[in-house]
Amino acid sequence: MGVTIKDIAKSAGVSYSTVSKALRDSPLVKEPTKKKILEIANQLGYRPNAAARSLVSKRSHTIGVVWPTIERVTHSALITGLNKQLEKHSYTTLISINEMKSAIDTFNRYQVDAIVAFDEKNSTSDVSGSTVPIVTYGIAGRSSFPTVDVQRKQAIMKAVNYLLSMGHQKISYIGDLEDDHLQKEKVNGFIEAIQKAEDPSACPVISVSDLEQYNGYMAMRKLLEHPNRPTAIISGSHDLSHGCMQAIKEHSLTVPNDFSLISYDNIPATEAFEVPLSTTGVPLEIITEQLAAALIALIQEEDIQEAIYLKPELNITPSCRQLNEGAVNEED
Amino acid sequence: MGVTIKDIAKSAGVSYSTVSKALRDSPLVKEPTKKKILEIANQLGYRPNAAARSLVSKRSHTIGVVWPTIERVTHSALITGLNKQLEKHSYTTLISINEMKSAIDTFNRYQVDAIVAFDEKNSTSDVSGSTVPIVTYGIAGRSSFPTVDVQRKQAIMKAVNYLLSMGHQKISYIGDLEDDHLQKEKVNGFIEAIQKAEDPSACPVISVSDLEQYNGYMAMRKLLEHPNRPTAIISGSHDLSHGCMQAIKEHSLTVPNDFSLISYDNIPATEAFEVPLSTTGVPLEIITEQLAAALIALIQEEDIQEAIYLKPELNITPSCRQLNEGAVNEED
DNA sequence: TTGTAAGCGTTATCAT
DNA sequence: ATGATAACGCTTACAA
Repeated sequence: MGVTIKDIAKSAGVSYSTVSKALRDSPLVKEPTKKKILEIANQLGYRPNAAARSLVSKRSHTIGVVWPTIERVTHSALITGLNKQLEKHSYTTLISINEMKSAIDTFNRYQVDAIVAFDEKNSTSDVSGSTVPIVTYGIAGRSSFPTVDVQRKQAIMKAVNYLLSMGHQKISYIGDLEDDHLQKEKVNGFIEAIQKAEDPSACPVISVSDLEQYNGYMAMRKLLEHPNRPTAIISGSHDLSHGCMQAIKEHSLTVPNDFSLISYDNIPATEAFEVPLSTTGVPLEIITEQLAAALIALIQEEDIQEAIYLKPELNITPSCRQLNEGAVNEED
Repeated sequence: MGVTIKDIAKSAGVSYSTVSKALRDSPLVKEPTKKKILEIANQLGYRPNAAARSLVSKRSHTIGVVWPTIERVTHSALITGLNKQLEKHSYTTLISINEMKSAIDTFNRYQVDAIVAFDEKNSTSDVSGSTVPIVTYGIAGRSSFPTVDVQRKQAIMKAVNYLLSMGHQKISYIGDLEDDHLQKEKVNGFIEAIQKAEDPSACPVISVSDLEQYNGYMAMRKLLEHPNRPTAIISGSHDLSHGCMQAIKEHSLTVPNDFSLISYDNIPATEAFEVPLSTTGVPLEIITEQLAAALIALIQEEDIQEAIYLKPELNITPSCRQLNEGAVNEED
């Protein structure tokens, strides 16, 4: 088996408690001794035993992430970002793709310091008796755990209001998805805000069967054939937007001349498009930062709020433009 | 903190070693005692402390998976499948999305029993001194660890040979991807096997920028515009195939009447298409089964082979048809 | 059938 | 500045 501090102690001719201190860089050990011990440890390929360490210190310095089974770019980006954030705070991230209940059970046995659960389809509802603190990422009020809520509804409303203020009256939302309360929240935001348009009925919500690029492509094609084309589009996810832009390009139309486009999902990848994409939503980095902060607060047994609402930001790029009244029809 | 076996012992009026035995379902404990202890444990919400357990038993009953950063349906399916397999053997799966080196380090500290690493871009090359045994999933001979190799090259060759035997002479391969040795392996298989065609130059390899559905869609559209359309397509991934079929359908053409189609990636999802997809490759379940078997063999310190080659299977469905010579041009 | 005790690798509290 | 030792929660001989 592995090298232990006792092996190092023997090799260095000191007691193993000295080794322990040296490895933790304690000021109670003289510099030369410390250096020598570190050298030997390195040379022997010592790796601290996490089990022993967390057994005595009651801390594993590890966060467990319960990953939803559904794969999406945003999820990946989110976990990657969270991973980085936690690394900054010198926490290790471990992921489980098991069903919520058993994943949480595993993390409890492993004594991770805290757990993040993506709230998907009410999956958090039947979780009971976790000794380890849990934070959910979803919609506040749906679970009994503190929740980081990115206010999807307001994010979309902001986008609608902005487009209205720019003179757009025919706005369409792409991204309704059955049985997905996260997506419904966005749709609700659209419907609520669009009531201020002159003719809300001219502002259709397009359903999709998934949130991938291809679905956005198909949805946009549908809109392109629409007798009364919108002048602006709001799309429910990064990938959908990607597909939209492809469809638009294919018809030799352009953003923003023919369509203004705002995408939900405020992730860095949107900057990479030909026309940088306007986005709405909480910037990815803020989400991961806040999630990390919430986790660390929980670990330090600080009382944290039941709901941590993050403020969506509208990030306008040249993918949107002012609409001069009447100009649209002339262009067509 | 959590409930320990001592708490249970106290509550049950027995010694804690009896509790330990009872919880492990040892025959050394009388039935009624056992039952009582189990009840109390349950009621108290006892969860074994994995740290303590693995500290003494030298076994964590956990497998670490180093997940590549790139997201693909097949990867998800693979990990999900592996997770299930390992569950069957009562192993827990933990995933890390950290860079290979540090992920392996983490898993070493956690004393997982074994590690699976997806060989991506030579990432396994600079891994040194893992006490924990490692299995890679990739191409044999590229890493210093035992490797499960699904023989991507032969898989594609099989598909080519089959299509040739069915009378197809104009076959196209969709899925070349820059800087991806796993994909290159497939392309090489295609090129090697297609030499047996009457005119290999009529059998183009289509490059894609990613392996997603949308890329398959675009690639297929390119082929549809081709002056000398192929009669059969081999596609490098499940998602690509999905996109192909959409493009074909959109042109009011059908599989297999206008195109025979074989997809790489032998995963169950392919059965869900309108026309069930012919596939080539090692069935997902066999891959995960063999990966699990290799891991468990390694854990039991059995010597395992450096390379475990899995045999690709051709799974023919109505998405392929016999081509009667000359018939194609008449149909056009 | 049950209880006692040693020990896993580490940290932390004392002594020295 | 360094060393001895108890403790963390659990498994496992061994003793009773």
